[in-house]
Parts: sequence; C-alpha cells; structure tokens
Amino acid sequence: MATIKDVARAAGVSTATVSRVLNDHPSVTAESRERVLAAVERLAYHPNAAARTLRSADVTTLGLVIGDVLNPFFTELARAVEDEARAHGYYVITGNADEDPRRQDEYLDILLEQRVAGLLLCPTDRVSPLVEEVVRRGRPIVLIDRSIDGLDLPVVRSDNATATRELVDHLVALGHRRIAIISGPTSLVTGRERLAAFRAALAAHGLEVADRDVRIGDFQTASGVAAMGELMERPDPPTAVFAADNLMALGALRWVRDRGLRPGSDIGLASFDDLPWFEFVDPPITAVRQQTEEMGRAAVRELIALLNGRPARSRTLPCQLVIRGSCGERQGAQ
Amino acid sequence: MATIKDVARAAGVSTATVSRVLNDHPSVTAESRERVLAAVERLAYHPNAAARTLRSADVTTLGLVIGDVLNPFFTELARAVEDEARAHGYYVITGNADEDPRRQDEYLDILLEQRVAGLLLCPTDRVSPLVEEVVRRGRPIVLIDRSIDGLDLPVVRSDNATATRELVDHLVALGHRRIAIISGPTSLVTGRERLAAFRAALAAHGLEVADRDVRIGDFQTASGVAAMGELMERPDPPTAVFAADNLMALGALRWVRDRGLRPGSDIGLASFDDLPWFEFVDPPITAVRQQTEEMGRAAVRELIALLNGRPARSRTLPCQLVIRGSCGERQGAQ
DNA sequence: CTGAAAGCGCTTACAG
DNA sequence: CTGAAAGCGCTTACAG
Repeated sequence: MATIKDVARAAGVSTATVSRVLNDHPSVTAESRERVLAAVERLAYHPNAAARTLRSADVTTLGLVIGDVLNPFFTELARAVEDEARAHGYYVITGNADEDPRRQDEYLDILLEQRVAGLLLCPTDRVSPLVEEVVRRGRPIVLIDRSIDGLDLPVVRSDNATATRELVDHLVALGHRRIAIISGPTSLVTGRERLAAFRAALAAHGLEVADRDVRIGDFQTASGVAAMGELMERPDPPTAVFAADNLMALGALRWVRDRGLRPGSDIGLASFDDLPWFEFVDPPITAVRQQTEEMGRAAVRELIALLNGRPARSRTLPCQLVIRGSCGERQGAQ
Repeated sequence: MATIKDVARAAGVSTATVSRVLNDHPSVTAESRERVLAAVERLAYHPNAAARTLRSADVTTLGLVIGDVLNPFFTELARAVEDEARAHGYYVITGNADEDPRRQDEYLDILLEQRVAGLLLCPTDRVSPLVEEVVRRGRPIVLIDRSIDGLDLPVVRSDNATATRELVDHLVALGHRRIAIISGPTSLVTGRERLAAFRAALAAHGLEVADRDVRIGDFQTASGVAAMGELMERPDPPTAVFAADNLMALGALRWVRDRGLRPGSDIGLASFDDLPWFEFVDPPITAVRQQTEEMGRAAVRELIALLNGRPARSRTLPCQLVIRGSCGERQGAQ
C-alpha cells in the first residue's frame, strides 16, 4: 500500500507538505496542492488511520455499545446516534452487547483501545468493572436508556414510571384486575423501574400483584415466549399481560397465536416500546411509545458537550401511551 | 492515560518484556509476568490499538458495510456476520450506507483507513470508484446479497429468480391476472433480478406486465407507501402487488390499512423477504424467506478463506416461499 | 510556503 | 529470558 512517503516522492515534495494538503492546512501553494492531489489520485493513496490517530490528538470517532442489534429499539437508536454524530463531524463505531455484560465489556475494551473520542453506552448490567474504569479515568461517556446505580453519569432515558402508570390505568379501566407482567432483568434499571411503577400503579387501584404474576425475562424474544407460557398454563391465568419491551411482547404474541388464542378477547396484551407493525396485528397492539430518535440525538449532543469541556445534563424524555385494541374493548381517543 | 512505558517502569522491566507478557509470548519468567500483570491492573492500562496496528501486521478486525440499519434483513445479517467472525477470532466494525452510494463509499474509505483485515459489503449501487479501487489493490472483499456488474468478486446471495417464480405461480393459481410489482432500484442486482424473474414468470403464464404496473422503489418504507398509492389510485388497479423487499411491503401494507382496505380480500400482497411478525398481521403476509443467517455466516467463511490465501467461492442460497393468507383464498400446505 | 526532524506507543529482530 | 534500539506512517512545532 502507498504511504505518505510514496506520495511525497511522486509529487516531488516533502511528507510535511503532503500532510498539509491532506489536512487542508492553508499555507500551501496551489501548485503544490495540485501535484500532491494528483499523486494521491494516481497512487490510490489512503492515509493510515492508525498512524494518524497515534500522532494527532483529534479523534473523530465515537464509540457506541447497544444492548441488542436484533432489537428494533436499539437499531433506531443507533441510526439516530449516527445521524446526529455525522452532523457534528463524527463517525460512529458500533458494538453489539447482545444483552450480555461480558460482551459489553469486550466492546468497551476494544473501543478504549481504539481511542474513541467519547463513549455512548446502553448498559447491560448493574455493575461493570470496565465502566467503572472508564469513569475513574475520566473518559467522556454518556449512558442511554439505562442508568447505572452508584455511578453519577449523564444519562438520556425515558420516563418509564409515568407511562407504565398510564398503561395500568388503561388496563384497569377496561376491567382487568389480574394483570401480570413480563419484566426485564432486575439488574437493569429499565427492568426495575417498569416493574416498580407497575406494582405502584396497581396498588393505587387497591390491587396487589401476586408473585406468580411476575415473570422475569431478558428483553429478548425467547424469554417472552417462555414467560407467557408460564403465566397462561395455570388453572388461574391473568386476564392481561404487560410485556416490558417489544421483543418480549413479540414472544408473548407468538405464544398466544400458537395456541390459537386472540389478544384482546382471550387475553389482554400490552408492550412497553412501540413498533411500526404493531398497528397491523389483529388486533393492533397497545403500547408505550418512546422518543427513541430524540434519545439518540440528545445523547450525542450531551457527549459532544462533554468533549468540548462543557458539563453534560441528564435528560428524561416523556413517553406516550398508544391505545389500540389488544387489551380488550376499544376505548375512545388514543 | 498509562502507556507501556509507565507499566514497564512500575514493573521494573523493559517495554519489550511488557509487550511479551501482553502478547502471550512464551519466553517470560513467571515472576516477570506476574509483576507486569500487577502493574497493568494497578495502572488500568489499555494498549493503544493505533500503535499496535501501526506496528504489527496482524489485524483482527473485519469491516462490514450494510445497506440500511433500519432494515431487519441487514440487521439479522449483521448479527450473523458478527457471530461467525467472533467464532474465528475477529471483531466486526459496521458502517451503515443507508442505501446511499456516497455513504457507502465514505464508510469504505474509513474502513480502508482503519486497515481492516478484510471487507464485507452489501453494495448499494451498480458502480463505485472505491470498490473498484479495493479490487485493484487486491484487498480481500466478499459481497453479500448483491453482486456488482463487471466485477468478478465472490458473492454470497439468494436465488432471487426461483423464489420469485414460485411466488408468481402461487398468485396466478389464486386467480390473479393483473399483478403489479414494487421493484427495488434497477441499479441493484436484487432489484433487476427480482423484476426480470417476475416478468419471465408471468410471461410463462401468457401474461404481460404493463409499464404502469411496475413501480420502482428504493427498498425503504416510504417508497413502498408511495408506490402502493400510485398503483391503487387508478381506475383500474391491479388485483395483487409484489413488494420486492420487506420495508416496501411494510409501506404498501401501511397504505392499504390507512385506506381501510384488507389485504387478501381487497388486494393481494406479497413480500420478498420474510419477517417474524408477518404471521401476526391480519391476514398473515405471504413472503419469500431468505436464509439470511446462513448468508452472513457463509460470507465470513469465504472472507476468512481469502485472508488465509485460499480462493473464495461464490454461493447462491435457495429461498423458500411461505404461503399465508395475504394473496387471497388460503391454499393447503405451505 | 516548505522541509528536516522529533515523536506518538507499540512490536520485534538482534544481541547477549 | 531480557533489554536497547529501530521503525511502523503519520503530524507538527521549529527554522528558514
């Protein structure tokens, strides 16, 4: 592969001049510039990113670790992060933790080694040695979707509690009294918060949640299938089930349909996190809609603030309850 | 940040010894190893990937450029690529072209600068200066999903023609005679092939495709909505529509449902590329299922063959027609 | 405006 | 087994 030396030789200038042309340094004559660019073209020269990174301080890459590539929520988030980052002149390298704390730390490790300018992380666990290290060493980091207990880090996330309460109110208004939950892992704040809000909301209606009506999944599809089976294959199943994310809702739906049952009439079903196709299901799925795109964009903005020496603010974005037919008799407005 | 020098000083050895410990070089005494590892731990030392890459030849990162992160097909592909790559000891850096040839080339450029060991590309256009350059310089590359005309590159893809023909046979058997297509861009081989196979299959039944029944989309949702509108808002709409990918099918479905129409009875609808939720729609969507995961895994295997100096083979994987209810009266087995 | 030279943080023959 | 030293490909003060 051609190096800067080859280009310099071909253009009859020094490597310093080549470097200046490539980095748009003003003090280069038009003629030098022209000859360098011609040589670059002719040799199909691509600067070596490793050498450049090693030498110069300004890094234009951000690192992003998402919870699960197969989850449309994180996909949409990643897309928003990329768009906002590019608008600010940054590129984004993405790693997929697959909801596995070890994988998360592996990618964090790689990103640290790649010397990214800053980190965006959707944490997959309560604690993580690597995250603590990042913090200890003062590397810029912003959390998305989930905070980490005991670490005072800027985080951009949804208001899980309010939306969950509204959803429970809706279910109770439809006549449901035995409502079960397929919760996310309690090691994650999103898991805990949605579960706590669920209990509190039911309590406000004088209802209690039996232990057997609380199933803990892992935010992935298979756990939704399994949990739904455990809830429904009992003599006294609940009349409605709240799945704490879209993939577990998909799993629950799969179980229901495989049994020939119909959501809405046979069993109420609601999801935290809305998806484009929820409206096409028979009946359409009631869901809590998050401001996913804005979450991604806001996180990038806060990270860039950090990179520029300004403080980052944590932000909590409101959600919206989208009432459709899957919890029973349709209500008026949504 | 701590460097290898700091570690060497703290451990009372040379940087060479630190490097040897870190790279599992055998000739290091247990004592040296221990002291080095302790220092690494204490200083929270992370090797600088840039320096390491610059110095040593062995790169363990593969580059992947996908067509569109918001398309579940590419997401599943990316996940399979990552899994297979990790199984072989490689990490994957992913870039999202967003179906935009310029973005594709930008990411190719970044990946070239990052000196990835090899490239995996889902091309977004017929030609690309950067791809030609990659080829000219003999960098290992394997295409996925789409080939590029005029470039003899290994490619792992689906057998678009056979599956499309089976789908058309199904539609004709259900009584459809006016079948329209929402095709992908004809600059992409997947766009052209599915369109050509569609025409040929209809011709085999003595049917012709009118120009007005051919709409060209861009494989993204919005174009599916628009194309469906153009097809249906005419005095003589077709009786069935074939969308050439899942996102355009989603768009078409959105248009149909927004008009209060029902697929199957009001308008036949089929998709190239199956999705987990297609079975939950009312009625379930008939689709051509690709072996997406195997496509990703096979591509990684071929790339690794290339990296090891062996030749890569192109592969074409068969698809499966999954008949559900969205094209009209249900058939027997699927 | 331009070049010679130092140096970023590693790895790896080369001696010993 | 270990260390001194060269060098990977760049960028950037420092002179001129």
